[in-house]
Amino acid sequence: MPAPQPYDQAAEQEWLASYDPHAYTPVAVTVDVVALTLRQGSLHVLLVERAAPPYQGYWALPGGFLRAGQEGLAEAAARELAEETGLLGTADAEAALSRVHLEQLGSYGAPERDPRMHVVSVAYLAFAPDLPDPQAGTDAAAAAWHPVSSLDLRPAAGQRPAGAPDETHGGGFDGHAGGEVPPGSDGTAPPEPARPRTALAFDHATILADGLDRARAKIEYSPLATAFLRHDFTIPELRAVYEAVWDEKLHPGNFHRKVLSVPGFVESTGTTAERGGSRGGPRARNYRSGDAALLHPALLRPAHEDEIR
Amino acid sequence: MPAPQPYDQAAEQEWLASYDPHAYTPVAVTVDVVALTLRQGSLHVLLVERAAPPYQGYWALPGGFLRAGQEGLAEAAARELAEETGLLGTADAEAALSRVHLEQLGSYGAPERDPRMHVVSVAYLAFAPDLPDPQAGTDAAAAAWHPVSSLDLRPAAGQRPAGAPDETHGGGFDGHAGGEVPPGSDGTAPPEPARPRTALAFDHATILADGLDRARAKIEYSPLATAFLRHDFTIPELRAVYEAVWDEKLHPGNFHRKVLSVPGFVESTGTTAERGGSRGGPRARNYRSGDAALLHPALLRPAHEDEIR
DNA sequence: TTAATAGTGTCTATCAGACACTATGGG
DNA sequence: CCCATAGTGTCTGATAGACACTATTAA
Repeated sequence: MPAPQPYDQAAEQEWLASYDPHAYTPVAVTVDVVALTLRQGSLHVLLVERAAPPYQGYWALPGGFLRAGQEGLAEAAARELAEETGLLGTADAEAALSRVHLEQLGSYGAPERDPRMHVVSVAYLAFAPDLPDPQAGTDAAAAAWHPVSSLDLRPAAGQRPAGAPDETHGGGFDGHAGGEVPPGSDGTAPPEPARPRTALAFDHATILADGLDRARAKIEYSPLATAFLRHDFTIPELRAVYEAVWDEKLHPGNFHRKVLSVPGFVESTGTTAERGGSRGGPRARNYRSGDAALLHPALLRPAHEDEIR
Repeated sequence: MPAPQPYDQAAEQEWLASYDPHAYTPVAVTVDVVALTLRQGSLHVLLVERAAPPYQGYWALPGGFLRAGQEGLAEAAARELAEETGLLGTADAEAALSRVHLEQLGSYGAPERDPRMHVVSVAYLAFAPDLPDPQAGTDAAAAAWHPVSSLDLRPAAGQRPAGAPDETHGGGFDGHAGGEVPPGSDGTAPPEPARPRTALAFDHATILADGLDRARAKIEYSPLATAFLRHDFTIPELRAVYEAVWDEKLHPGNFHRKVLSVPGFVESTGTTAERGGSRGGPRARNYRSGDAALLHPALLRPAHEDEIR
C-alpha cells in the first residue's frame, strides 16, 4: 500500500478551505469525568464546585481542557480525575487510582451548552473503590462525593433544546432517562418529604444520567462491579454493589449461586471475612476478581415491563 | 435555582488561564460516520476516496468539520452523511435518509491520529436500508459502498501507539477487535486465496471495527435490525440482516419463532410477499417494525467460548 | 418433478427466580 | 437467647437450540 503523503501545509489550507470557511471558528474540547464510588452503601459521584462564572457556585463534573497535541482523550480524563481532586501525590492514593476503571461515555456538543463558546465535551465514566475525600483543584472552590440520590438529574432548563438533542444511547439498553424517576422512589414507596435536590452546571445532569444508565447496563455484562470493591471482597459485598447501582433489592441466595456459576467472574481466596454481617451471621468467604472480561451468562436486571418501550 | 451568570469575557480569560496555557493551542473537531447497509445480502459501509493529502487516494469514512456554533454533533453527522454522498436533493433520497438510524459511536482523539494537527473525531454509526449509489462530494474523489469483508480492519501502522489507546468499549460486549479475524473465515472454512484488503485512512479501520462491534451488539437488544430493511419485510429478510451483521448462519425455524415471541418487535401487515424464496418455497408473510424500543427477551448471538475473555 | 424454503410442533438442557432450610455469630 | 445473615437444596416456569415434519413454490 502507498505510504501516506508527508505534511504539506499548502494542501492542508486548500483542504480546509474546500470544506467550509466556518471550520476556522474555534471549538473547544473538554473532558469531563463521571466518577462513581460506593460510600456507606450508596452510590456517590465526584463533583466540584465552580469557582467562576458561568454557573458559579454550582456543582459540576470534574473536567477541563484537552491539552492539544499532548495527550489523548483517555489520558486527559485520567489526568483530570487525579488533578482536580487532589487524589495524587501520596503513594496510597496513586495505588487507589491505578485500580480505577475508566471508559469513554460519550460526547456532548450542542452549540449552546456553554454560554461562552461552542464546547465539545468528551465524557468519561470511572468506577472506583471507596476513595478518600478529595481536595479541590486550583480552579474549583470545593470537591466532594455527593450521593447520587441527592442530585437533580433532569436536564437543566435551557439545555438540550428540541431539535438538537445529541444521541448518546451508546451502550445504554434502556431508553429511560434515569433521572425521570428519582432513585429510591419506585412507585410503591410512600412519597418522601420533598428534599430539594442539587442542580448541576451546564448539561452535566444529562451526562450524569447517561453515565448512570451506562453503569447500570455495564455491570450486567461485565465484571466491572468488582471495580467498586477493594482487592478482596465477599459475595454479599458484591451484592451490595449491584443493589446500590441498580437500586434494587436482590435475592441473596440466588445472587450467590449465580455469581459463582459464571466462569471467571470471581475466584476464591481461601480466606474468610474477619466479621460476620453487621447484625450477626456467619463470616462470608473472600473472593477476588476473576479473569473473565465478559459475564456469560449475564446477570440481568430484574425486568420492569414499563421500561421496555 | 440561581440563573447562570451572563457572559463575562474577563472572567472567561481568567478561567481559561487558570486551567492551562496550552488550552489555546487549537484542536479541530470533526464528525465521521460509519454508515452500514445491506447490499446483495452482505454488509457494506459507505466510504469516500480522499482527493487530497494526507492519505490521498485512500478510502476513508465520510466526515468533516463540525460547524462551530451552528450545529450539534448529531446534526453534523446527518449533514455529512447527506452532503458527502449526494444522497440529498431528490424527494426519494430524502425519504430514504429520514429512515436512517443515527447514534453516537465514540470519540477518537489521539494527538497523532492526523499528521497535520490534533483532531478529535466524533464518530457516528448509521443503519440504512439499501440506498442508491452515492455521488462524491466536492472534497472527495469518489464515494461508494464497500463490502465490509473487502476491508482491512487492523489498525493502520503508526496509529494507536502503545500507551495512548482511546477507550471505546462503550456498548460493546465482546472484547475482540472485530478485525482480527476476517469475516467469512471462521476457522473451519478452507483458507481463501489471499485477496488484498483495502486499507483505510487515519484510524478509520479502528473506528469501523468499533462500529461493527457496536452494530453486532445493538441488534441483540434493540429492534434496529429493521432499520436495514424497507417498511414491509418478511421474517426471512430480517433473518438475513442478522446473518449478515453477525456473519453467522441462524436456524430458520427457531429464529422465526423467537422473533414473533418478542413483544413489540414486529407486527403483521396481513399481506404476503410477492414471491417465494429465490430457489422456491412458500411466500412469506409481511411484517413491519413494532413499537418496542428494546427487545425482551433479547436475541442473543450464539455463544463462542473464545470470545468471553 | 425436484429441491429449497416458510412455518409449526416437540423435546431437552439450561437458567432465573421463588421458597425452604441449615448453620453461624453479633447484640 | 434471638434474629439477621451466609450459603445450599429444590422446585417451577421460561427460554434456547436441536430436530422433525408439513406445506408451498421457483426452477
